[in-house]
Amino acid sequence: MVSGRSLDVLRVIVQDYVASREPVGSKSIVERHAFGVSAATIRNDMALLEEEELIAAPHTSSGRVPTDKGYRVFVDQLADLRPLTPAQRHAIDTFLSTSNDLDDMLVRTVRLLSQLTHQVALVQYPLLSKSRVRHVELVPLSNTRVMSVFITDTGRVEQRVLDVQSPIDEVFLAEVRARINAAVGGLGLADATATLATFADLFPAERHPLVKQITSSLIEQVGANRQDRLVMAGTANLVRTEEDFSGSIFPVLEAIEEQVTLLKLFSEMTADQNGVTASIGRENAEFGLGEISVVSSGYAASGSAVARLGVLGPLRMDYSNNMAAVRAVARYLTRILGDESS
Amino acid sequence: MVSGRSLDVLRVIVQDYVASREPVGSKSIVERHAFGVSAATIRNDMALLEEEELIAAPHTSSGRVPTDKGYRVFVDQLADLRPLTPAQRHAIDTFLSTSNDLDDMLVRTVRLLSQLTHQVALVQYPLLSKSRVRHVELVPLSNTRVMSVFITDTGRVEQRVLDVQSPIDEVFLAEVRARINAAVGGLGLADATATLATFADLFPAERHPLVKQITSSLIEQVGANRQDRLVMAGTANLVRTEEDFSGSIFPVLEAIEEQVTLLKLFSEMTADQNGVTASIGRENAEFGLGEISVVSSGYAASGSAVARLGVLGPLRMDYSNNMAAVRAVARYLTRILGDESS
DNA sequence: ATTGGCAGTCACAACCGGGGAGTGCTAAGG
DNA sequence: CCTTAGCACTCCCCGGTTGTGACTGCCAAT
Repeated sequence: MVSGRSLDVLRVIVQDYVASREPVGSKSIVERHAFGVSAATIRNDMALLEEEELIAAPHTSSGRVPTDKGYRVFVDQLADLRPLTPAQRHAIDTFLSTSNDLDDMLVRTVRLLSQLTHQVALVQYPLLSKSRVRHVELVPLSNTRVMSVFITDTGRVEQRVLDVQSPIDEVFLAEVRARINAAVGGLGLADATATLATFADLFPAERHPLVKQITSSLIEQVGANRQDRLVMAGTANLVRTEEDFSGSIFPVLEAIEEQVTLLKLFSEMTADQNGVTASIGRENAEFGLGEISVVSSGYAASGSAVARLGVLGPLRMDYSNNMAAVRAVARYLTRILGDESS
Repeated sequence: MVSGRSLDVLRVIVQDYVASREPVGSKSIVERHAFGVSAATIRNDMALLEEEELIAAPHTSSGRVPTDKGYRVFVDQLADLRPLTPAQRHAIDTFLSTSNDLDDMLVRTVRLLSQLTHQVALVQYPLLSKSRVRHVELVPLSNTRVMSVFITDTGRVEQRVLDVQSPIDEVFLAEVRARINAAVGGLGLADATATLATFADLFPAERHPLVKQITSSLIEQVGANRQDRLVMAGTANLVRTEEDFSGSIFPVLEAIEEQVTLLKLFSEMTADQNGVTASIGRENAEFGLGEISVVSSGYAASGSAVARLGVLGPLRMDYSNNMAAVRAVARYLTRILGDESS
C-alpha cells in the first residue's frame, strides 16, 4: 500500500496537472510545494505510485499524469470539498430566486451550474415514477377535442390533446374530472395507473366508451413520459476543453443530445455520504463514454429524492470545485422545491 | 459582367469545393467536368471571377475558393433545388406522423431536419404574438394556489402557478374562468392583454383584488413568453465540420445556447419566392456570426405564418440539398399543423 | 477566343540536429 | 532503512533547411 507522503505526492500531481495541463515532474513538485525532501525522494514515491498504476508517464522521459485509478483515489481520499467562494454563493442567490414555473427553475439551475463549473451541466426532470398525482384537469377545446393536463406534486405538468369520437357533454366531462381526481388524487403513479385501468367500468354502458378513451389516454400520457428528460447547458464548454479528449468529442456530443445514455448513467450512480458522487473515465466505458467524468448528486422535492443533477467534462477536471458546486446547487434546489410545495 | 461559361465555372467551383474541402484548380475542373475547353481557358474565366470577387485564392499559387459573394451568386442564380431522394421522402413520412403534442412534434421535426442536412437544425416555437387565445383554464391546486393554463390556437400551452392571498372559492373561480373565456376567447394576444387589463373592474369591490391578481398574472404570463423559444438538434454536427471554421466554434455554440441572437437573426430573414432564404457569412456579421450560413423558411399553422425553421452550418455547406430539405420539412410541418387545427 | 508551353511562387512534408526536461540508477550519508 | 547528490541516458520538441508538387499568370501561336 502507498504511504502517507506518496498520497500527498499524488494529490499535488493531480492538482498541478489539472491546473497546468502538462505532465508534472519531480523537480517542479519540490519547487512549487513545501515538501521537506529532495527531488530524488519524490522520484522514489512516484515510482511507487506508478507501480500501483495511479500515475503513468506518457513517454519514457517526461513527467507523470494521473490514471483513471489515480483520479478515483484522489476523489475518494484526497479531495477536500472546499466551500464555495463568496462570489459563487452570491451567484447562486441571484440566479435561483424562487420561481413559479418548474421549467424555468430547472433552466436557471442548469445554467448556473454550468457557469460555476465551466463544464456541461445536466439537470434531470423530477421522475414521474416517484411523483404523486396532485390534479388531473380535463378542458374541452371544441366539441370533439379535449385537453388533458396532468399535474404532479413535484410541480411537473404534462398536457396532451385528445380527439374523442362522440361529441362532448361539458357537464358530464366535469363529473368525470371530479370523480377521476377523487379516485387518483395523492396516489403514486403506479397506483394511479392501476386505478385508471378499471375506472371506466364504474360508468353505465352508454358512457363507457368515452370514459375509457379518456382514461386510456391518461395512462398513455403517464407511460409515454416515464422516459424522463434532461435539461442541459454549457455544451460550448466541451469544445473549449477539446484538447483534453484524445479522440473526437463528436460521440460525446451525440450522447448528450441522445439523452437516453446519460439518463442510464445517472440511474446507475448512487450517492455516497456527501450526496455527491463521481464516475470517472473508464468507469463509463459501458456507455461509450470512457473519456469523460460525471459528477452528480440527487436532489429532492416534497421531502423525497426525485432526480439527479450534475456536470460532465473531461477526466482532467477540477473535482474539488465541481463536487462542491454540485452539492451546493443540489441543496439549494432541494430547499426551493421543498418550499414551493409546502 | 461575367459571361455564361464563367458562371458555369463558378458553379463547379462551389460544388467541388463543398464536396472535397480543398481549393479547386483549373486542371481538376477540366478533368472532372466536360467543358469543351482547355485548362488555360478555364484559368482566364477564373481570372474574371476573381476580379468580380466571386472567388479568391488562399495563397498566390493554389486553387480557388468561393467568397461570400460567390456563395451568394450561387444560391441566387445557380443552385437547383433538386427534389429530395426517395430515401429522404421516406424519412420525412416515417418521422413526422401526426402527434397530439406540439412539443413532441417540434422535437421530431428538428431531429429530422438535422438528419436530412447533417447540420444544426433549428425550429422556432409558434410565435405567441401571432396566436389567438383558444382557452384559459384556472385550476385550484390548494386553497391558496391556482394554476393558470393558457392555450393558443397554434397548440401552444403555457402554464404557471399562482399564490393568491385570500382563500379561494371554487365556485367563484369557475365563474371567473367562464367570464374570462367569454371575454378573450378568439382574440389576438395584444387585444386579450388589453381586455384583461380592465377585466377586474367588472367585479364588485370585495372581489376585485382576487380577480385583479389573476388577470395580472395572466398578462404577465403572456408577456414573459413573448420572448420566444427555439428547439434545436444536431449541435454535434458543428463539431464534425469544425475544420470549416477558421477560428473556434466556441462563440457559435454560445450563440446557439443563448437563443436570443438566433431569434433576432430569424426575425430579419424574409422569404424569397421559394419560401426558402439563406443568409451567408458576413451577412450575419452584425450577430457575431460572420462565419456561418443559415438557411431558413417560414412555416404556418392554422393558415397563417407563425414562425421559422432552418439549419445553421459552415459557409461551405451543400446549399442545394439543405434548401430543398428545409423547404420540404417546412411544407410538411405546415400541412400537419393545418390538419391538426382544422 | 482559345491553346500549349514555361517560368515563377508558395504551401507542405520530410529530414536533421541541438537543447532541455525528466528519469532511473548507483553510491554515499544520516 | 530512508534520503540525497550526481550522472548517464532517453526522447520530445523546436527551428531551420530542402525538395517536391500543384497551381498560376503570361505570352506567343493557332
